[in-house]
Amino acid sequence: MSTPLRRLERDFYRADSREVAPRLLNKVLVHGNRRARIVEVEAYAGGEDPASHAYRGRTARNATMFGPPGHLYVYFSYGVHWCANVVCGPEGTASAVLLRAAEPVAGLDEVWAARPKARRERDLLSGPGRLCQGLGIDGRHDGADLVDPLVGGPWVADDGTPPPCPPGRTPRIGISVARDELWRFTVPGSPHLSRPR
DNA sequence: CTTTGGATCGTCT
DNA sequence: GACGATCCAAAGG
Repeated sequence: MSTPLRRLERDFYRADSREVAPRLLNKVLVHGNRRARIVEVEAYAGGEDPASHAYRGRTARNATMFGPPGHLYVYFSYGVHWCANVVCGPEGTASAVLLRAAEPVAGLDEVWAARPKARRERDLLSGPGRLCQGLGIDGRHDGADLVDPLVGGPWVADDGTPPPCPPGRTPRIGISVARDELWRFTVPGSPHLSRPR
């Protein structure tokens, strides 16, 4: 018998992104039949964070981050991939948590079909672009409300698995500034991380 | 196993 | 016109 999935409420997301990020570890991202346990995230701290898309103010692309917490900010990266963030903090702070890697736990057939280049299970969702591709998340989902989702739309659940204590902490990946901040959080030892350690 | 370079295009300078 | 919050294939140890 498994604990029923309980949808995260608005207040969960209203805190600082650096607090929300580790709490999202081991939560379950649901999209249709596909479910995946979040094992790696990064916090972005809005206007105070030079690595954040929101650092230079609001634009058409990052508008979702400036809205209320609990929505999904999805952007197109390197002309190739989609990446998904959860908007955090009080409305207007433009802070967010990037979803970087997850362990697929349901709907595996669909995930494999969406990730034809993956060879092993641990390659399915181990990276922000891979995660979106494998779960079928793209630009159509920018602005989606995770707290009051559309039927078949993405949302986040607690299945009773607590976050790791303590979580792994490292610098964020792929950025050229603020490299000294330890704002990447991981489930230590998970084989589904985008990178070990 | 690690390293390297190409792909590809929306966004902002 | 330059540059990414990346991924992947190819080549080398």
